[in-house]
Amino acid sequence: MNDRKVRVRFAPSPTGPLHMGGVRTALFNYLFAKKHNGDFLLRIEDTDQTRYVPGAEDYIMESLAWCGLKVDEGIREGGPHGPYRQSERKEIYKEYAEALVKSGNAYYAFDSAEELDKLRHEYESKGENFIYNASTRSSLKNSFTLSDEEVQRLLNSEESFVVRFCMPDNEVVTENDIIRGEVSFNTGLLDDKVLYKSDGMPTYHLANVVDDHLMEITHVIRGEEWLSSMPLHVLLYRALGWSDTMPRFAHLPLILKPVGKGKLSKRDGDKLGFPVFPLLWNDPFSGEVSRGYREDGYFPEAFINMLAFLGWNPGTEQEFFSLEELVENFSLERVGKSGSKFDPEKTKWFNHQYLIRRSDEQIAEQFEAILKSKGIADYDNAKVIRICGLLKERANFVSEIWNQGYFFFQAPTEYDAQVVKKRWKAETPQMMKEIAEFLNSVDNWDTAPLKEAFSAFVTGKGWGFGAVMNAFRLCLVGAGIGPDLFDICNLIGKDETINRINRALNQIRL
RNA sequence: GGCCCGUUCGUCUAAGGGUUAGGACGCAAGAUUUUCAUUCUUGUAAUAGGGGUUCGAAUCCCCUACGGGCUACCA
Repeated sequence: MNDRKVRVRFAPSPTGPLHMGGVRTALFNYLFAKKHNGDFLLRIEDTDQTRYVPGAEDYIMESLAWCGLKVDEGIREGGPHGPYRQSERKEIYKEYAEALVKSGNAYYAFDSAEELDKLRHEYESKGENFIYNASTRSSLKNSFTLSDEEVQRLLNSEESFVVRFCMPDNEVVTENDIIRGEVSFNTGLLDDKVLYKSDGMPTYHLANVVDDHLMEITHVIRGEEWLSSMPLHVLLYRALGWSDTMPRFAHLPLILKPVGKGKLSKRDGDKLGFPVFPLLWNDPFSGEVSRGYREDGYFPEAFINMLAFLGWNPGTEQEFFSLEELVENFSLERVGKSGSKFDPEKTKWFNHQYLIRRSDEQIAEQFEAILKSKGIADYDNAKVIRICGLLKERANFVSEIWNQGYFFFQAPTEYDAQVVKKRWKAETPQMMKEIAEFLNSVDNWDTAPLKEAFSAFVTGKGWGFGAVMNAFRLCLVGAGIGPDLFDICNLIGKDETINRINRALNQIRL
């Protein structure tokens, strides 16, 4: 059993865009698989026809691809254990549902949803819990209480039925979760879960166990919301005679809201202004658009790095990990037990760190698309690369480089009123005029010599540097921001520098 | 309500019986930058509460509180 090849699966249901919590589950599955030279499968759990959302399946696959999580077996990749879409495996589940009935581990039930609902309310009003299990099943409509003939008649009729698991009474099921250790449940408190629905589809529980077995899954790594289903699943493996090859379980802690209580939801993103989905999502029903990390300008590497640290840590002080390094260092033992609040600020910081580590050329490539969107087509590629190098320290995203350096590409059209008030004095226009004349006489426009000549000129005039430089910057930039002024002069060129001074002289009024 | 899981700075976390409880984000201050940002330095701030066990407990046990998940013919 220990020599089995590690095989894990990520098994989302296509009910909408993949939440970042889902991406993290996929990530941990992927990391665990690759760490152990195993396989990472993608299985689509679309057994609930009513919740199917067109496009969600492609969205899931595109998200994993963007994150660099390569799927070994799945609906696109194929593989020896297909199909990998549960709706295409209906016949398989039916077979196992029947086998469970035959072996006495499951039974047919004919109670309608309305009848059950009514019962639940009755119990509730008495302050009690209704549980469909050993305590109640003998008084309900099922193959325990009905005669064989009646059951056969109902099964052959139009009457709908479900298959329920026969939960043993008062037995303690203990299972060793890799993250949580031993967890015990008393089956007397559990209910006879529906395994097979009246629409001919299995429920999650049956489909999941059957597929994990058939696909030779060795480790089930999933969210904590499944922890309470663990005893049912353990019992199903037993009932099906698969205990020997039952996978190990690892239940991941949840990702919580940045502020307030509860798990992270789409609402939080809207409210606090950050994406909760990896990719932009266009809801086919409501037309509503949800932001995505990709479209917001995050690097997948930064997104993944941040996600990995939500619940996992390497135990060292290293905080930047490539996907390969994560694979190398990952272990489920170092995954925490408690939920983690998501921190959008730290996510930005991660992106900043990845941005400054990128080469200027790579950044320039992305930035050029932004330039085009701003209507700037005529630019010198080498200069753009230099500009990106100058500005990347100041930005969290490539897109912010524009706000940090628009003035490299277009002259300011307005002048920051606050800066004007503070830096543009009565004597300033005269100084600027003289500076323009001086600059016109400068031949060597390289940054360093220009700076040197300029300093000599200002010193010779006996002017204060603070007054000159800030006013000069206002002329060139229109505000009190930006990198070294002589870098700006050099990059925009001599003529443009002088033009901008003249322009400011015309436009700035006290 | 019932069952299960959890609880270290505001946040992510380290420390798995003996540390001045460490790091990171954030925030604050100082330095550098004649701008702004960056960068650097420093500071800020935590073992939920109460009982045990022990020479010694953030670490082990119990209780309480709080948080979370599940409690569907949803996953």
